[in-house]
Amino acid sequence: MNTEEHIKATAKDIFFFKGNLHATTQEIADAAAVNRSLINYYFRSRDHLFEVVYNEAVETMRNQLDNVIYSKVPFMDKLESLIDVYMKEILKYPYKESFLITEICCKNILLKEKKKSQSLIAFAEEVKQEMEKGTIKKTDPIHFIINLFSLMAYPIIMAPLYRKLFDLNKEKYQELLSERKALVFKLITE
Amino acid sequence: MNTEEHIKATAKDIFFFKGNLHATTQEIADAAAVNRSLINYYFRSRDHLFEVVYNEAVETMRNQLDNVIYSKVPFMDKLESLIDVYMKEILKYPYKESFLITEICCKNILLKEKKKSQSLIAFAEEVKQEMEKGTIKKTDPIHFIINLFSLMAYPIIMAPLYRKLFDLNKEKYQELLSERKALVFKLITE
DNA sequence: ACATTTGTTGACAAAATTGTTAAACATTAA
DNA sequence: TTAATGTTTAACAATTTTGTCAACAAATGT
Repeated sequence: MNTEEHIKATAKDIFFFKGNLHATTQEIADAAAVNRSLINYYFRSRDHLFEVVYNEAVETMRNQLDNVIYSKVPFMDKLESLIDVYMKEILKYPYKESFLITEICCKNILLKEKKKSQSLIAFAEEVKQEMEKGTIKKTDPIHFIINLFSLMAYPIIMAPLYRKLFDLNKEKYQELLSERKALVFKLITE
Repeated sequence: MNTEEHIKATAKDIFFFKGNLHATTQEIADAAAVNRSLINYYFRSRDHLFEVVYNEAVETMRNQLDNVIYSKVPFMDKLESLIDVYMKEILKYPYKESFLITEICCKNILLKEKKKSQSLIAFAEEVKQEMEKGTIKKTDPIHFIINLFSLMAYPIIMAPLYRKLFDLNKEKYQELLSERKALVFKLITE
């Protein structure tokens, strides 16, 4: 087993799943069951580890979206697939987007200067064409996409808050979330 | 001017507006232009300051929602008012919910054990009645509310990310957001 | 005016966190 | 086997961050 990858995977688990967005190197090392010095050996510094994890997260996200968006299937199938892939990922790593946001903001420098997503813009164009065809209701395609991602991500990201607000246990809330793939699809298309 | 309140207000600005969710006491003191010891004088410890800020944020949120939800106005007016109040607040403090979520998770202990929101549950009941009246489309009232908050909050919380993805400058994105009050109302009611 | 309480400050100590280094250990290739 | 290279470890040093304290200043009450 590759130590470098193992440390990275553990860091992702702590950041993206457990939600400890500012874990110390010791916490990461302990969780990975390795000596803390290995983090410096493989990643030079704590900051650099964060940067690597950040960049890989963005890359993974983009790849997943690209795969769906550039697939040659009818629009409605693509939409369904997008919802499936994206919600699966955000369920696996509910804190990923929060991590990205806080990293973007605090360490305002991000090296691999992430430019606009070609695929998302292509998708917006495809949405626009569907609207003109009349398959889905006419609005601003960018709003359509923002609505879509809002409905998918927010309930998962904010799960701990809404579970408290509505006094729902983990199972009940999980059940609620599982209903949402179909619900989001329906709401967004009609 | 009250030093204690001033420190709290500055901390909120750093956490909720600037997005520095793990600011040090020195950073907070500098931003407030006070001696760092004053933070210990008024709040005992860094942890306790975080706790106070957390509890006040939850309290404020609940009060604002209560005010709207328990107001005696027709449902549609109430909904419009809710959108207005909530989006104004989240625009003022875009990182507030992220702060709450990370605090809920990391320091798994939260003292003022926040119980279920009576007002939100009352609102769900009201939504249900409107659905039976036929004013709005029938779904699970809880999903209705989750959808509503998703559409309001997520685009603001994730603004830095989506600005990059769609290559929009601050002004363009601000314009997009300003369109959303009406858009959310429309999408949710029809 | 004086005493008492309240607020503020800088200096210090303690704790936590990070980064470095040299030595030990393992693996591979000559 | 030996040399060379790559990996792991513990100990150490440096830095950052927090909390405490005694002294000082300002405000308040008697």
